[in-house]
Amino acid sequence: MDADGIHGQLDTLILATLLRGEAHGYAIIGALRERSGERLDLPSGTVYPALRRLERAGHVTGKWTQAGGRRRRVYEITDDGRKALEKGRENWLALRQVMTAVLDPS
Amino acid sequence: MDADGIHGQLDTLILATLLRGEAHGYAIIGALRERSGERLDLPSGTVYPALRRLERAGHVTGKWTQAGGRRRRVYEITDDGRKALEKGRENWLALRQVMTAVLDPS
DNA sequence: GGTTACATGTAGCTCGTCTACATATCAAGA
DNA sequence: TCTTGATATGTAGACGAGCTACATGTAACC
Repeated sequence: MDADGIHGQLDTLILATLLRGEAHGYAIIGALRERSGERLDLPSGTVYPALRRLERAGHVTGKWTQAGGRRRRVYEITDDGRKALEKGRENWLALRQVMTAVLDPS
Repeated sequence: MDADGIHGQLDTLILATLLRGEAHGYAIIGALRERSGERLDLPSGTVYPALRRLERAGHVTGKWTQAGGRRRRVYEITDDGRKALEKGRENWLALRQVMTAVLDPS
């Protein structure tokens, strides 16, 4: 699965990833690829702007670090981010119920 | 649930509704509200443009009818629409797998 | 006569996501 | 040594879905 089709769930996916510990953008992409069983491979042009959006919104905080000459921006989820994730999870469950009800013949 | 949160699934929801028989826009809104257990209440400004998009794309065909002085545009799913629905269903299942894998701790 | 349900639609906007590009470091292999 | 690929971050420009608010008109009901 490429990046289309995750409409509206990107923030939730990123926040859920950060719940396991801080990470930089490239690592997040890799973590999502791995956890999804190689199904999800997000382009950088999708993830990095999303991280900046999340930072602007106060859902994550970012700080620059250095790892062997490579600069990394490591992000950490905030309390607001946890709340947003919880809301995102609820929205997801609601969507899931609706989709199941409509798609599955009863 | 209001209309946000159905991101990218609107076409699939509409096509799935039309699979049970032709319907006009207002009836589709009602059918989705009913089948979702009152959870989903889509505004007309979302559904009608979507139906026109689907018609332009060849996924549905529309024809004007008259019902007691009220004009209705009744839509029917096409073969292309059935294929699109099948694809939409597959995309949904893929998204569902990814979301489950990421959200649920294993 | 007024309100609610039925019924369709447009205008203008926001924002998420895409594609394509730009940049730089480091490790491995030819 | 040179080149390629993985690591790492980001911008520019564009598209399109869905939103809100508005506009219009008929039918049924009290």
